Amino acid sequence: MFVTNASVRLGPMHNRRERPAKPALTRDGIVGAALAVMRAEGMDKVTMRRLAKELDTGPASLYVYVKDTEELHAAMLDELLGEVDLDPGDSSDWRERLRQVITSYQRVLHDNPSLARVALVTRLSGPHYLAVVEAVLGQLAEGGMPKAQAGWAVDMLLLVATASAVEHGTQQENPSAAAANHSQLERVVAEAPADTYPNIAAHSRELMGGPAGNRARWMFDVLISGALGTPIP
Amino acid sequence: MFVTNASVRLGPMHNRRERPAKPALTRDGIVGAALAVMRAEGMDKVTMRRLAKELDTGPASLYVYVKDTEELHAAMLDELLGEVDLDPGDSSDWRERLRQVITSYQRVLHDNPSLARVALVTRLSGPHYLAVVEAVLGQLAEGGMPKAQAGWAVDMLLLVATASAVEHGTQQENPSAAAANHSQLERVVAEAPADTYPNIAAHSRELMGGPAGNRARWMFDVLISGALGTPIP
DNA sequence: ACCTGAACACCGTTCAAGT
DNA sequence: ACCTGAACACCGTTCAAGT
Repeated sequence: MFVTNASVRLGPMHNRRERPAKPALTRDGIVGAALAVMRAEGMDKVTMRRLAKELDTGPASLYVYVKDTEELHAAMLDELLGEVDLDPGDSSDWRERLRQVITSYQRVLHDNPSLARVALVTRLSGPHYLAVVEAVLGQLAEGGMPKAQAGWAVDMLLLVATASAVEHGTQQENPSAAAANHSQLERVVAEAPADTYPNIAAHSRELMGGPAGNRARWMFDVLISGALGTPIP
Repeated sequence: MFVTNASVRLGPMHNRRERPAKPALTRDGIVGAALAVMRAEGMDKVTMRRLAKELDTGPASLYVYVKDTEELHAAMLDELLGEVDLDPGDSSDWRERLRQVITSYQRVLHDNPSLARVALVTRLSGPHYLAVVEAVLGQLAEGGMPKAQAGWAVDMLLLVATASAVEHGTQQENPSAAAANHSQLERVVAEAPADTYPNIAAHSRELMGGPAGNRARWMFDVLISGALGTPIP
């Protein structure tokens, strides 16, 4: 009765003293751990089992907070999109302001190519993605693009930006394989037998990319001026 | 010495009589089996192990003919692209002829959405893909598009066509999940709090797609007229 | 109600050892 | 030289049983 019991004084935490406190499992905690693993070791190490180990639990527990792997990937991507700089800057040209936003979006994906692939394949609806859409629509509206065009143009703009990020990103992610792939395509295009593929042969120089900045700028301009100039059927 | 030996008369095939003859393993045979499994049971059953079983061998044997799973997927897709109708038809308008080709490309991918995803993520260089590029370049050249623009435009055209195929295809592939996804995005967009996402709220009707045909046509026109009107920097 | 151990049903890829 | 059995090192997801 008068026994001084350390564990009573310390309360329910007494047996957490030795091990680093195991943080309570939350959806955000899981997504955070997933991003950490991705940055440290690449997307292919981001698995339910590995994450469970990281969070000191069993894989089944994660399913209380995320529906499946696809949903986890989408959540990771949305989290990352929080880094996009949506401040359009103070250029007096709305195209320039819009380009600023798109470029920031592109940079974030470019630095995380394996997540960029998620954006290509999954339909997103997280708050940060919506914020990007909101910002793009805002600039299009300021530029006076009719709503019907703007609604479809935002899709194309983000699609093209995402695809370029994937394309370039994959290269730096796995430089040797990409180099091999690239020179393979390069070889194929360069050696395209002029009798089978005359047009490819005639365009071989133009097909091989050119400065990435120029190309991105050109694509952006194509979409904007095309969308402005093409009425809805 | 005078023994009549059936197996000698039948030659090396004598012991193949009972089981259906196991065809020699070839790259084409593997790709063909992969497409058959995909059509019958979906892309996620197309695995090295399953294919090996199908071909009556061990998984290791497949690696003699394909480098890895990604290469197999690319080979399947290229095979499929052989179905694209590259005959541009006889319209007097080159845009119409080009649209014909793009539409056929789109239809083939649309019917095979899980392979369409491959086109979005992998750099292709198979003969049938090159034939598509060749046909598109041919029409752009007939339309008088300068080579520099055409080289970049073909990328955008195929990218946008591929992405739409993925988007629509995924819906019909897994109708219930897609319906859930769709109404989720629909709900998010429709309920987008007008104070947080005023532009999304203002564009909600326009963002929700509209008739697929109209949209595809509009996107095509945007790209063509945008590319024609935007000189290379 | 919330959480999880253990199991189910698989994977891709490599390589030593066979023919 | 060509082929492959067997192993290595993993997966996602479910569900009965615990607390």
